[in-house]
Amino acid sequence: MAAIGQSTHLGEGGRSEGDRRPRERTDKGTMADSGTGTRLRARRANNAPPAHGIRAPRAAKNSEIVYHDLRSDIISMTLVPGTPILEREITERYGISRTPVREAVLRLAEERLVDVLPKSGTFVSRIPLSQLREGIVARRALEEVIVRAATARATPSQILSLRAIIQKQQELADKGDEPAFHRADEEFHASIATVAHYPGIWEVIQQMRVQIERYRRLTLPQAGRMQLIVREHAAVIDAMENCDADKAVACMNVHLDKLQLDIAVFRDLWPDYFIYDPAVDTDLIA
Amino acid sequence: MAAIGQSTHLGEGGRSEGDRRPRERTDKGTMADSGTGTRLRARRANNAPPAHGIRAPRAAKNSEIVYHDLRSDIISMTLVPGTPILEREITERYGISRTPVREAVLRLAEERLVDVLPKSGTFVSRIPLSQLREGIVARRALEEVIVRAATARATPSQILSLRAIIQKQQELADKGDEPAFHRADEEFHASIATVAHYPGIWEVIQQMRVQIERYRRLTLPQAGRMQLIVREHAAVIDAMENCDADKAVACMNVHLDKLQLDIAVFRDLWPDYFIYDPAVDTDLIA
DNA sequence: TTCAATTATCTAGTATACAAGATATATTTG
DNA sequence: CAAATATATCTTGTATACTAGATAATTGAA
Repeated sequence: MAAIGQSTHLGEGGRSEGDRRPRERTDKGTMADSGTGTRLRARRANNAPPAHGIRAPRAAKNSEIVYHDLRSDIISMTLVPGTPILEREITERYGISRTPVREAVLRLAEERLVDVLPKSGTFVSRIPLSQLREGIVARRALEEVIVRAATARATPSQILSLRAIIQKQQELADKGDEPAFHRADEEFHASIATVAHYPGIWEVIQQMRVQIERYRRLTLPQAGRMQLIVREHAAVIDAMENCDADKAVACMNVHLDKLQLDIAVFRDLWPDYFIYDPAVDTDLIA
Repeated sequence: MAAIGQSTHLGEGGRSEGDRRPRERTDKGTMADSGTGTRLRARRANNAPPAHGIRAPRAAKNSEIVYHDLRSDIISMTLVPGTPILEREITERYGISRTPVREAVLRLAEERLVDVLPKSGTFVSRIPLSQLREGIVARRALEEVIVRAATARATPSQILSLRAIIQKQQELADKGDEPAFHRADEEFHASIATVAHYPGIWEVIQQMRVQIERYRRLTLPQAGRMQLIVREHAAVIDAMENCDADKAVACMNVHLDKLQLDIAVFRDLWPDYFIYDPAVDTDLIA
């Protein structure tokens, strides 16, 4: 709360402008770990390697924490559409300044989880129906690619690992632990993507799944749904084990089609939670 | 350059904490433009409507400008991988403060176009080979969905509009105007997505295309390539006009397969421009 | 000369102050 | 009382100052 003590220790002395040679990255070889050069000392020891695809594993930044917390609350519909996001309140709750909070909010805006009205306010976004519809379709297409590749590549040990996840889901379903069940569900699909060597495609799916997940949270827990999912997962793996890609894809589609059920119903139940984008039904193309 | 004059006009007076009722959004109806209520005056007149799917059309923010400029330079390979992004320099170039610059850089980091090394520096990212590979595969799958839907929905006028784009491409190819040609290429694919009522899926494709485009910029302009593309586009539309979805998809795949040609060649030519993510070839799934 | 430790100087991350605009409340006017 | 205007107070957007950490340059010792 209290202002942190600050003291000026940096004068206004002008620095020479362009004196810093842009240091080229010195680890040339892109392949494997061709650690040839001991020419350089322990440079970039604890530093994050510039390897792509891995989110910086550095110490959690405050903005990261706020982002994940807010995101989780929005996706779980704890913060329903229309809820104002008050930067000041978050600032006080976490005891941090506006900068990291703002950073988190901007990331959420990028994901369309919040709407920022310029000098007015920030609100949890309504679920865009168009994005729901398109997300479901796109996911089907991408999961098909993933399942097909996974069927071709899966080793027996990987099949077993996948079965282990299904078994865990069975146990969680018996316990009735829905949150954990859905985390395992994500793990299942992500693992298939890993087997397929398409982790990036799964990332894309997850990104689209955000809005779908918000919608799913509106649906009541249906009796036997978790058991059904377990059986559907098992069917996918059975087909994969038999190297029957077509059947695996078909099973996966059966599995995914369960989502599409009754959007209209829920849209009418909570009209304020959804938004209809008329642009989608505009037929002009030029 | 010069500091902007500032004066304190806001005292430190304490405000009552929770006195602001979170004003619910007042435009209830989600469907069409059910403009029933004249109850409210000219509220939200020039303000950005909370309609989803449309980027805020408000006055260009500085961060937006910097973001687009940097993004354009990175995608066009004007800024090659490894180039340092100096916030201070950009700050001076645009005559703005660090905040909007930082905002832009963070958005680029989200897109994996730059790598931010925490207390060290920010650099244009190398092209992730895995993302290239996955992007091409994913795009094929999603374009298939789009083409199939577009074939089912396309009206004669839309077919004509698409042919108009192809014709424009022909003219640009004759003139040899590659940049404009590629813009028209984008327009062509985007238009098909619009016809298919899947604009969001095209957005996803574009997002993945970012890295692919950087790679494409490395390839030399091959003689006759533009003419070939024109013919391939025409083939897609011909099939669409005949309501032959399978053929349209096949034609589109032929078209897209041209990209995959010779990644290995260019990777060896400019090894420093690419990065190989070993995680993709890791087979553990749990 | 070579290698290690020190110092200097850069960077991103954060905190805070101010500016510009939008909504809500209070006030005035018919 | 109703409607239009004026004022107050909130909001996001921006500017600037400072902190902590990492790289690069310098210095010193073997």
